[in-house]
Amino acid sequence: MSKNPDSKKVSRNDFYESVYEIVRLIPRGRVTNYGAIAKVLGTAGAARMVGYAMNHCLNRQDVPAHRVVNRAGLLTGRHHFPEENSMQQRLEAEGLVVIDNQIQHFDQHFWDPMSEIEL
DNA sequence: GTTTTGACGGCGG
DNA sequence: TCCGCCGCCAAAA
Repeated sequence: MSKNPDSKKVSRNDFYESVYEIVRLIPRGRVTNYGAIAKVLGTAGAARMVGYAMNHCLNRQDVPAHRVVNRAGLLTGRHHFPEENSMQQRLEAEGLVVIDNQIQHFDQHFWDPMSEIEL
């Protein structure tokens, strides 16, 4: 055990990849929040960081960022999409109901990454 | 190397 | 019950 900087915490480089991977695992018609992802990564409380990583993943179509919202089910990140309505439209296209940037029955469509992270 | 921001979350008044 | 403040972690300026 010379260094062993952080076995529990994910490396900064893996942090982004982990976020992308988790978001990528989100099934169609499901949504999750930042806190849940951050918690799975081992950095609970770094929910802001998750959103930060997402901002870089907008270029990646492999990462359905539109399925990630805040814990209130509000499309907080819609303003960062190419089209402000694109996020809501995509969610609706997946069978979700979004009214006024608010996902209806959010808890019902909520998807817990922790259920798929370890496998 | 230090400071500020940032797609949030939880707790207090 | 509703509104507001502080805290956490990392990256960019």
